[in-house]
Amino acid sequence: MRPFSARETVREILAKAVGELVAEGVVGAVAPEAISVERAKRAEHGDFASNIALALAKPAGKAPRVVAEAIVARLPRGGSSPIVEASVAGPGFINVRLAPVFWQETLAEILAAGDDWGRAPTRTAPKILLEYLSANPTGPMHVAHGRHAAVGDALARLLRFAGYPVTSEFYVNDAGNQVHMLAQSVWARYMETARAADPAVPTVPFPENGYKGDYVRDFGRTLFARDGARWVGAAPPSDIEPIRSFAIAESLGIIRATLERFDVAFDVWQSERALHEAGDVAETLAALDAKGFIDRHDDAVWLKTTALWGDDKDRVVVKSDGLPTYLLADIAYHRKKLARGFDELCDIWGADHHGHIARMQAALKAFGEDPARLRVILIQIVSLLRDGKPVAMGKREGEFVTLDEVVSEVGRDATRYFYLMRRHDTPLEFDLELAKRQSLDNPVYYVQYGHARCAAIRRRAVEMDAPQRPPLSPELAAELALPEELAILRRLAEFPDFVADAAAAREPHRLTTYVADLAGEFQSYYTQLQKVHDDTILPQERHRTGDWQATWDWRKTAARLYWIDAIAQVMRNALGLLGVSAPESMPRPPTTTKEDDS
RNA sequence: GCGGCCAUAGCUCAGCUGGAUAGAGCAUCGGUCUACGGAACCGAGGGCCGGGGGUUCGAAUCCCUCUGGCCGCACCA
Repeated sequence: MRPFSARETVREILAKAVGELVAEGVVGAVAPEAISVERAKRAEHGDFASNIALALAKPAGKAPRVVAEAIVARLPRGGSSPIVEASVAGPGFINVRLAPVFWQETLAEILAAGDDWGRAPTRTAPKILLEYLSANPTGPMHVAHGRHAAVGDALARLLRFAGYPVTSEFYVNDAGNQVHMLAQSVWARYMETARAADPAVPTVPFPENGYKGDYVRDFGRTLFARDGARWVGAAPPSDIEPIRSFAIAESLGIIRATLERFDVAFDVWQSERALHEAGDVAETLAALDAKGFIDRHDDAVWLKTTALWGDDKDRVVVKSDGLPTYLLADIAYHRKKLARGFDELCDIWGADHHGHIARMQAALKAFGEDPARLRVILIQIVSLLRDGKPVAMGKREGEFVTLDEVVSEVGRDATRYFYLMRRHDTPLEFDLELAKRQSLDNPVYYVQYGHARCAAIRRRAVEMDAPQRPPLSPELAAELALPEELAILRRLAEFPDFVADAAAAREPHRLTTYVADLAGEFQSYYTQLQKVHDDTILPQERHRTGDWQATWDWRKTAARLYWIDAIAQVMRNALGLLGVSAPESMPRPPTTTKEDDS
């Protein structure tokens, strides 16, 4: 069976050649997957390059070029081998060029695979629990949450596509101070509404650090509309529980609606309160205590973090009021996740939580677990730009821009694409003007336009009532002989490698780079075909004279139409992993003429 | 003070886990042009990859150190 990517094909052939040398005792053994194969950066180097000779030479006490020559001598060329050319370059690189036929054959594979082109075979391990977003249920999501949602969801899609078993999970922080404060804020707003209806209702002060957003007023009004004056007599905090539950449910409702609109779905919603109620938190405390990591003084319970991982001071896990801290709950949560049978806990956190990583990993160590099983992806801040200037966001006063507002303004596709354009650990500047611009300097528009253009060409081909397309055969695919056509075929063939690499690195943003490069390469080809090669995919007006239908090269057109189908397919697959749609056509902006400028 | 992240073209950023001559988009300047969707394309200029040291055949990438920026170091989450 043919390996699922070009790179793997080359790796396999190299491994065989190296294996022969190993058997002859020329070099030491090496695992096939340890043989590095990279796509060549320069066309004159061929398609792929390997530094395996450089790696093997030193331990064997041989000159790298000599080892490289020996490997190259064992690489089959021509005939049934996909390799047409192999050479030694520089200090000992092995450059390999594959036959055009090899790339042409991938065309049929891509079209046959369709939506599955790039999908890796399913694996059983590692089982990954991807926990992300986990926004406090205290109000609407803002722009920073949006980046978490976009990255997390794209990563989930990417990992699944790359064959990993993944469960996505939203951890609901429905216990602790934040939701308590929300409940008090809602109650205060509720009292305002109640007083408006009945002046006899007493005035209550709004909590000092309460949630001041307008949505809290809405919650208060909704509560009053539902329950009337029932909670007027309630004096927080003794009887606040029903109000807290109400506020959490309302917040989660808002969050779920936003996520649905943003096309983000979670497999599991895990409640923190449920962990407390099930006794997981208490049990974790007892387990830590049994291992001697717990200290009690000053009315509080302490985790001996100084002893555990050289922290500068011990940390409180149960406050003097008897309530557990988030640290203890989080330890219990992660312990529980491992107990649920996951091999890797992949968490996406805000960069301001980085200090927490070492603590959580050490906590895993306390239970005898490998700390590396917790893999944390830190997301840097997002700043919105309008007219080139940052949009002020004072979270304290509740004046933040919500994710809903951004999506409403620039659309879901642009929002997701922009969030995914940058590596997650670098701060992101989100240019609202650029994101909603319907022109090709907008990266997401440019990429989508590339797909729409493919679709337009197909539509035109149908309208033109060309002869029926012959089935795709190797002979037909051989019509794709231009260097640009082969280069794009190569890029399409590499898509599975990009998917595998991006998934292994947990870096979905690489797909934006890939799809933007592909779109750019296609646009360039499209224009250059006519300018440089004086050729077109479909016959133009000027071609349609005389007996043009008999003389036009319909075979080449047919091959190129299959090829364009494949380009559109790969664009769809890549955009699908990003959660961005691939439109069949783009809205036409108003055309401006030169006369309008004066 | 301790710890983490970052520093690449004028601007915004890639750079595929150590490879060959560091790339793209904007912006600037110049060009193509009866045009399949020109809403396009091509080219040029622009870089001591923050500074210094080290590891090695080879470093933007790994280690040390300095500088500058962001962020953590609660009986908040």
